Amino acid sequence: MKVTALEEYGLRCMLLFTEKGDRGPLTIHEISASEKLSVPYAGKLLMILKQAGLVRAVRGRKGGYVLTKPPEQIQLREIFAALGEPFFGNHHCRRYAGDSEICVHDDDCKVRNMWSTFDRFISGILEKVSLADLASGRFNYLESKENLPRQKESA
Amino acid sequence: MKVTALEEYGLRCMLLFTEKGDRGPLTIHEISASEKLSVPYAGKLLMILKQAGLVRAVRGRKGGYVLTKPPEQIQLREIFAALGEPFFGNHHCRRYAGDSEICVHDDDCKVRNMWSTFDRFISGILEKVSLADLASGRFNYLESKENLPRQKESA
DNA sequence: TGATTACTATACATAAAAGTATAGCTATTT
DNA sequence: AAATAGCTATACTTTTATGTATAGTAATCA
Repeated sequence: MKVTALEEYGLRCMLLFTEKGDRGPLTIHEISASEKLSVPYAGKLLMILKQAGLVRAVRGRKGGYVLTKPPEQIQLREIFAALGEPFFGNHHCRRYAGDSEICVHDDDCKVRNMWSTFDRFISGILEKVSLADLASGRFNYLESKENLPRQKESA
Repeated sequence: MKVTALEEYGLRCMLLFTEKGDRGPLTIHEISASEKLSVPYAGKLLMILKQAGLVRAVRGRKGGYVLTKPPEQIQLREIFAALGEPFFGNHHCRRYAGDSEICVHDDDCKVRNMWSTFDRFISGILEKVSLADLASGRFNYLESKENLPRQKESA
């Protein structure tokens, strides 16, 4: 299980906009400096976010990037969708089918059940949390002990 | 967020042993055929599992691989540890520090809080579920609706 | 004791992700 | 209208993950 670089850095860039407030567009140079990313790489990230419709580019001398909607209306889900495949996507079983076309576990896959459980948990959160929530530290789900997973003990 | 091939196929190989029962060791050829993996690749996977102490190799004509302990005593956690880095490991913040040595968000990172939440959920399950549990389909956590994430609605 | 079956170890090849480079386009400002 | 600041698009390089190849070692069995 791995977090991709696009997800990590892309999400951070989105968070930058919430800190900026309404003081005009953020330039790639500012983003690059704030996040300690190279200028070309920051450019690549913003390009991806732009193509997903999450940010809008303002060209010309006073240009930069701005969010296309207020952070309260941007779900983390949208951001992750722009930045890569979901944890347990539709193509999972085809991708990990080994040398055959159809995975041998197609009918009853124990492993798939597990991934699916993880994915439901994560997707459930990503759908309910907005960029504004994340920025303001309101992401406190599971901090309290009673929300930790309750699994039947193994025999 | 991605599942690695090692994790996916390695876990499946481990599951094979629970189906086999006590009918002697599983050969690489059998594993390769069952999982539709190439023989060399199955060999590589079993080598990794062996070096982690999860399986033992029996050489010679009636050889193959066997589990080193009964599936009830093998936590999924151990298997994943053998197969790769955890979702949100100790090196996360150093790896995604961009061009600087220490991540600029070192003191207060909203994104880290999120990964950490996901990781606690997943780790919590992997620690409590055994290979036998997974094999027998007892992995039913979160199937019922009341266990789905309850996140405060965003303002 | 030699043939066979199976694991072992290392090196190699391929594919995908990550990150860089650069030549070009657009709007503002003077 | 020229200069400047900034975005755009594509191609390239590097690194990491994935998967393959092969020459060898060990144990069984006739």
